[in-house]
Amino acid sequence: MAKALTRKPTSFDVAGLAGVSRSAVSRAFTPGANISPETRDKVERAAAELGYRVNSLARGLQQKHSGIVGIVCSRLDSPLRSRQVRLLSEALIREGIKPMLITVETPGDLGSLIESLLGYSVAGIIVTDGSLPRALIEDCRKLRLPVVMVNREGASNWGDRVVANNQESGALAVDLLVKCGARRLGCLMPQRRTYSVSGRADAFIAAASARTLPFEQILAVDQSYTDARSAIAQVDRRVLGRIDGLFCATDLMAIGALDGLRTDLGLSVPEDIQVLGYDDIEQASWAPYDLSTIRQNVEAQAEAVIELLNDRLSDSSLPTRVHNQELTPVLRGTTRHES
Amino acid sequence: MAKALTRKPTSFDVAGLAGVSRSAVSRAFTPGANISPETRDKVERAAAELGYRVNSLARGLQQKHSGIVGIVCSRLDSPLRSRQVRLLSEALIREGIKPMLITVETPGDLGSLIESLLGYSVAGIIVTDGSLPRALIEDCRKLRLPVVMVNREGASNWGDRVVANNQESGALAVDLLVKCGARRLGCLMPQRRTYSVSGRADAFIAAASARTLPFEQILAVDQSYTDARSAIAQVDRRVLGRIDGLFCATDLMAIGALDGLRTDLGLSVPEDIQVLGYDDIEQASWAPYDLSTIRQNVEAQAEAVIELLNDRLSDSSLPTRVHNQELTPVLRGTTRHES
DNA sequence: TTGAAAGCGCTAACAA
DNA sequence: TTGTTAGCGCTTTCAA
Repeated sequence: MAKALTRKPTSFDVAGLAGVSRSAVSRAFTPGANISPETRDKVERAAAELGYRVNSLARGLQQKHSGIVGIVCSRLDSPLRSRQVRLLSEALIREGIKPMLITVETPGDLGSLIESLLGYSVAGIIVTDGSLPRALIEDCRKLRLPVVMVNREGASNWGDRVVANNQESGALAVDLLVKCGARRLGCLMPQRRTYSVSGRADAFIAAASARTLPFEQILAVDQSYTDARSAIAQVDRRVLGRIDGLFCATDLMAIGALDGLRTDLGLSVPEDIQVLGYDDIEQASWAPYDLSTIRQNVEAQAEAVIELLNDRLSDSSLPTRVHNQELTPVLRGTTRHES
Repeated sequence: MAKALTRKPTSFDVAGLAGVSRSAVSRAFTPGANISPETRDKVERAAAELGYRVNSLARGLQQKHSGIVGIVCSRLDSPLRSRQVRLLSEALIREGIKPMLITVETPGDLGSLIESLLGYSVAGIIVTDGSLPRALIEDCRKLRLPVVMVNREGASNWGDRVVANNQESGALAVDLLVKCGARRLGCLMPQRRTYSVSGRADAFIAAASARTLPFEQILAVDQSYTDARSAIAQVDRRVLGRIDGLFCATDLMAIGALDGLRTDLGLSVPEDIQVLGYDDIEQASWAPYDLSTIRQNVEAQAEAVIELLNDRLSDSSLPTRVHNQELTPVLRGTTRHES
């Protein structure tokens, strides 16, 4: 039967009811602490009766960190990012860590946000976005705060990272398109640069040049569906005519491009032009798109992030580590692969 | 020039450097506190020099709450939900509140997750999902913890809510389809029930019955694209033949249904059958879909949530309030509206 | 407006 | 294995 208590029960109350010290209560709620089964049992019974739960704020005040990890991201409503954050969040929660979500669109106010994260003694920060200013990352370094970055470069090469190799990605895209018979390549990429998205697009162009294949670059304002679609709709038809294989820096852009090509320009894919995306978001497999793409394994990515984070949490002196993601081609209907 | 300090600076350090008491430091960082501009200035200078920032854990230990609000949600990677969470998160951050993200798929472990939220003395909880067990909500009530629910019912009618009226939604859907010339209605809905999604589908059926219009119900396993698409692909053709206006309980399902109808069954929309969705997610306006739908204004929704939360934070004795969202029909190409 | 002093609820080092 | 003691960093009466 629950005791009627006005205020929230504390370890003191539990200790009293269980007839032990507050330390005993603390130990009962600390995994792997030195405590006898009997004592733990008494404490647990008393705690249950009072409806006691450890105050994480007070606990965090005592320990290295509060058990909170910050997730910094932008464009949470995009298919890829929302999936990444979902998986990261679930993985963290499974580890007993609570994710604090920091969504930012303009890097401007990011500084104060990171600051406030630090005020909560976060155990670390996960950055799933290319746009966190390097200076801030440098700050985290000074504070010895674990940072794991997804698909971005580190500041001064510091910071654990999970990345897809941009060079490889770009080269693979060229390979695939060429294998499917494309000879005159094009690359649709956002004007606003981002480590991974711009990086693989650049690498694509470099790889095309290296093979002395002709290529065209098409710039969209940014990486939304609309940005991509209108970039394609507005591009000079002669430029487009010179392309028979278009690599789009993200699936979302590829989907926008497909709608631009087919609906706005009346072209046929893959007959007139082949299209290759990157990421393999859910929408890539929707019937009207059936998009050929290069898969980014988001599940494995989340696992890798957690592993890097955990390792660093238990040994902060570890050297910086970089986990390379594997790339998987997924050829569907927007390319002409031999079947 | 920053002092070299091994440990993180505390209010004590700042007080020392500024030549004031720790209380003064505290006041300098408390909006609206009684402190002279000169003192505040001294403190701020000293704080800046030391790189001091308030420890939110210690502060939260003292005050009513920690400035954290929990966001409980499932299916974060779905278009609607990710947009909702993005807007909520941004709005909270703007208010100086930090969102703690709790993603759950199975209600099972939700209990302990809410528990752990409480351990952080959260200021409140925002629930954007129908599946939080009522019992847990009831717990929050006992703890006098502010809860704002989005599109779900309260436990024992308690708890602030932002909802779209299900009856209205269902009736509006019938109205729209009928106005567009449909006479034999169908409703695609998930088997797994959810307050808002099942609610408006039920209301649709009720409204159709009330008008003595013939209707068919098509059940999908759940509310994903794939669930919807395969439900449509597998439905008895005679059943489908009896439908000329199909209401899908969410846009995502409508999109799955469209792909099922067109690609898998070879039917024409809107010629053979008209389709109406609900939510107006971004994908609804993508070229191949051009989906007619009923818009849920997610921006307004987020604002309403924040307002309810803020109000309750400043006056916990407020009676339960329910904010009704407005519904906006968005007729596009999957219905035959007179133009 | 300011400072002194008393906690907030917990864990960790130590001694028993 | 257990209890005692001393903080963690802050806010908040209270008195000046």
